[in-house]
Amino acid sequence: MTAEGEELAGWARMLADGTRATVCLALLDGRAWTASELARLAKVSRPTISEHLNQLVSGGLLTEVRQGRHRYVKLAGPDTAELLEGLAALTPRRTEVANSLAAVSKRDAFARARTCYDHLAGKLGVALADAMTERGLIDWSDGIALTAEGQAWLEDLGIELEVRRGRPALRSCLDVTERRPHLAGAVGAALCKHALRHDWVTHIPGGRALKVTGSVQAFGLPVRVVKELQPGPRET
Amino acid sequence: MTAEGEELAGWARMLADGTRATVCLALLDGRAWTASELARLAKVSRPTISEHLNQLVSGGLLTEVRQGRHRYVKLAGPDTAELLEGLAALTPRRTEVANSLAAVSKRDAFARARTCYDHLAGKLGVALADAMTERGLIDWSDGIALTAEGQAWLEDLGIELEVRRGRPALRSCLDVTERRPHLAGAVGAALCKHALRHDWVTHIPGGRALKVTGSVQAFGLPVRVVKELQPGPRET
DNA sequence: GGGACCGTTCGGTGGGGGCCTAACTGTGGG
DNA sequence: CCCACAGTTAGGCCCCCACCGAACGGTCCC
Repeated sequence: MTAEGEELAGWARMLADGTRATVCLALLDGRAWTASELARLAKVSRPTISEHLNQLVSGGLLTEVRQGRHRYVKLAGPDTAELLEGLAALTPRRTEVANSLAAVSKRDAFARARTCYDHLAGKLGVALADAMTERGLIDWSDGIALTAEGQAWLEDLGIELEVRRGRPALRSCLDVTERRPHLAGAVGAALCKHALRHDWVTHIPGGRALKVTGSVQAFGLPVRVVKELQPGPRET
Repeated sequence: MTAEGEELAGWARMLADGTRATVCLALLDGRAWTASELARLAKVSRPTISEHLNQLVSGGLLTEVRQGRHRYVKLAGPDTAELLEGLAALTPRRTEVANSLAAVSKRDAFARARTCYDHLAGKLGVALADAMTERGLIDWSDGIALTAEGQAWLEDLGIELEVRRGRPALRSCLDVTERRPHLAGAVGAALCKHALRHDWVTHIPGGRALKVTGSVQAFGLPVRVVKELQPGPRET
């Protein structure tokens, strides 16, 4: 066999296992998944999925983000996703992959809004990051940073940053339920503290979940989003 | 693992072996290769390549044409070729695959023109099929057939078909050196007989190779092609 | 700090698959 | 008709690798 052949075979080998292929197809939704979720989906043990993820990551098909005790993996880039789509297109039927975790906790208060350490998470946290990005308060071009407008906006809200040694002012944090980044760091903490102090959000006893009031719109969120964040009349 | 994952893995598994990958890359040139050639290229035994080709053909990635004691395989279609290109593009360097057989016999009389059973083959045979196709004498839309113009052309040349029971009038035959179809069947045989009778081509003793004269242009071949078919002054 | 949970490492097991040699079938050329 | 050659079948070898259970760090929540 030739060297090129061996190289091509190396790529193919990553997808040549049913478990790894299942993982990649699940990741086609563009979100980041944890190792345990993938193990459950693929119906294998955690040690097994761990090895598979090692292969896929070191092979360059997947990238990972380690966060606390979690290991999030997602497709390395749009090109690999495209390639995967092309291969998947060869299979006749293609059913939508079941996103078990999201489906289960979708209407849960936990998924709507909660604290993540000292900052806001859930749909609320992600929506806040989105809104600030849209309004030019955050610059993602090189890592993540506040723009001059962003700093002015914080001052307008009366928010002061707690400067602590070694802690970055603004950090992005992958949201557990939304799988998209929300805001952490000193800014994230200050925003959360601010919202709690003014009762824009309140802790729901027995967990990290938050109850959201209409006042959070003061963060500049779209009206539609704020409505979705508030529980219906029957819910707590 | 899921059913879709298993399906995707099935496709990937075909390419997950260095030998099979090498075969597929070689076949990217669009030509048909024999099993032995591929075995030589991939540096494995003939039994081994036979099994690999079974897998690739039954998997739908390759199609085969059995012809006498030869087994020609080529990529199933342009879509699979495209997919393969996409995968191959992931590998950094891609060297041109060495087409050993063609390189060796390229300037050989055998490759230029010869008989194949009772019809013309080699560059001559393929060029003849091409020329007839270009002039609307052959219709490839459903199998292969002579058009009305084609039948008239044969009559003009003074060619009569030997009608034999069970033999199709016109058949395409995969050329050994060119890997593209030339003409067989009653028409192919008649054309060959005609060319030999009028000394447009003559047998080179000791083989099936033919010497080509300028008269073959009467078949309607392009001038450039006829020139290439004739050996240089030093050659036999 | 205690308990729960996520993930990893280690050792062992079983199955699958790629490869070969030897022997056989079938085709084609002279 | 006989030899040469393309390809296949059969049998066996061996390595790779997917998988699991058990045990072990790390992290987070209360």
